[in-house]
Amino acid sequence: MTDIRVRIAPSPTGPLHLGTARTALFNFLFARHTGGTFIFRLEDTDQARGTEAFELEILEGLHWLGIRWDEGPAVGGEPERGAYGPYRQMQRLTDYAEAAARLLAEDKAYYCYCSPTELEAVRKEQEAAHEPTRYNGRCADLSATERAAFEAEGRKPVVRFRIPTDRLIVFDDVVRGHMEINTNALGGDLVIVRSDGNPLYHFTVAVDDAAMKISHVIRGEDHLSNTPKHILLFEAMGAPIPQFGHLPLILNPDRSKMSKRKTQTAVMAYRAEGFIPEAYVNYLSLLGWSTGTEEEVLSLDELCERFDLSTVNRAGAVFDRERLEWLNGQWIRRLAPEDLIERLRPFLQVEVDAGRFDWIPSDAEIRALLPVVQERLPRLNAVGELIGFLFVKNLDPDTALLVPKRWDAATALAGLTAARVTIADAGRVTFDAENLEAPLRSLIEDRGWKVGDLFMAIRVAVTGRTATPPLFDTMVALGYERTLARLDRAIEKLAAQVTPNP
RNA sequence: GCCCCCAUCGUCUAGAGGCCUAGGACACGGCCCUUUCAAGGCUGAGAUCAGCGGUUCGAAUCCGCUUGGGGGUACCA
Repeated sequence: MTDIRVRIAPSPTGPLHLGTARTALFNFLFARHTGGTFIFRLEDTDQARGTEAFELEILEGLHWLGIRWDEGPAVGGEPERGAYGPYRQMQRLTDYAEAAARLLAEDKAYYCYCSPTELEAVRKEQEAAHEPTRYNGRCADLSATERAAFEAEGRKPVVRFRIPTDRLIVFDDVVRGHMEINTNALGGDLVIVRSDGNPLYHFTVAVDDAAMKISHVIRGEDHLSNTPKHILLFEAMGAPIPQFGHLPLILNPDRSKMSKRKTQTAVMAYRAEGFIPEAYVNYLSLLGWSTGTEEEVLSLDELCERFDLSTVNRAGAVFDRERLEWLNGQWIRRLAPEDLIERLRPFLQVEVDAGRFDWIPSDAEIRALLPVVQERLPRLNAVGELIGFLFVKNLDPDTALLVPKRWDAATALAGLTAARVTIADAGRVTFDAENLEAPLRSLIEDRGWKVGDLFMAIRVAVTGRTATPPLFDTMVALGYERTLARLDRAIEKLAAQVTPNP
């Protein structure tokens, strides 16, 4: 039995993409489930600027999700590990050159001098004739003199790999089942090395996957049609052909292929919004796969345990942010209190930095609030919105909101004035929720008010908002002095409105 | 143009010939709980299983066609 070896091979040319993360996850789950090896390979041949920053982001993003590799390059201070390195394409250039030279020597590939314009013309003709477009093989059997003539013209050749004519390539895709593709649909002999000497993608993957003894190539469906090319390449190199598993694509809400324009695709943007990795990984795993049971809230460990590549769906899946948010809430509620506090800290700092908090809450302050906060948090970054009113020095409640809908300003003023006395009185000894609620309720009963009305007036006076965590916990968190001060401020504002200055 | 893939509630999905007058979850409506907001519980609406033809005693499940969607087809990855 061959060892199971899978890989994720991102190109560090942009922020970590949601689709890359999903592919990485499925590979990782498959490796963990089967006891195989998960390999991280950097396809860094693109010399774009900022590459190093993106490498770090990819590493950080995958680690954030809990995805660790068994073999991979040195990146972000991590040393290279694994016996099949190097794991960066930039360091494998000689491998590609050697592989190309070997194919050339065995006449499995040849130099082609056709110019882009000539190629384009052929393509156009074929399209017009309703024929499959494919390289016409003009340079497939050049004589030495013909080659010399092209060279003399100054033409720089590409290397083309011979694709057989009219042969059926057959493979059993782990998720899609039996596949048969005729080589005539492959576009003719494949360019594997550019005229500038740089190897092309289809070639490098095959070389690398062979060298790294990848047993299962698990990737997006967009590579399905190109798989025969890879199989042919493996064959030509005398390498065993791995198993393939093509994952369904992730779609925009309008069912087109997911794009940055229509869906937020940067994994780190989700982290910045306060999605937690437990939820994110859980959600990603359910895009195109399910356990087959009704369980949906699953930890990474549980996912590793249950994952089965052969039950992955074949149809594309629309990315549904609402469902992600729901899962996020589920996972936030499952967090241990101290853990939640820890994770909330950076988001509290964001509020301070943005000037929305006047000071950073202490752990003790947050801990006291946690029971009422935890079940109200859809995302970590909602914390400011939820309890921000506690961490501002001056609150200026909207007078209109201070007056509950069934009341007028005078009643609200009377209500708050009476409540102020009751609260001051009740809180003198111990300022806790128990002590506050009973006297306020009997006050309400005496005056014949509605519970909701007075409580709402107090709520707005003390928090400035109509939707808050439970009132009494909120007041306790605010503290005796500050609660009274805010009530006084509200009373003052209402009084000014009820008896305007002459 | 050519090739390939896919098709169950708005969305993610269960379903591998009778258990399906199609189950769950998100979102949505109602009720309960309740000081607001959540969370939670209950409940409702929502799918002629894309359409049409077969095969079969019997089809969401098998086959064919059509339609629709997606992907590929580069000296991109």
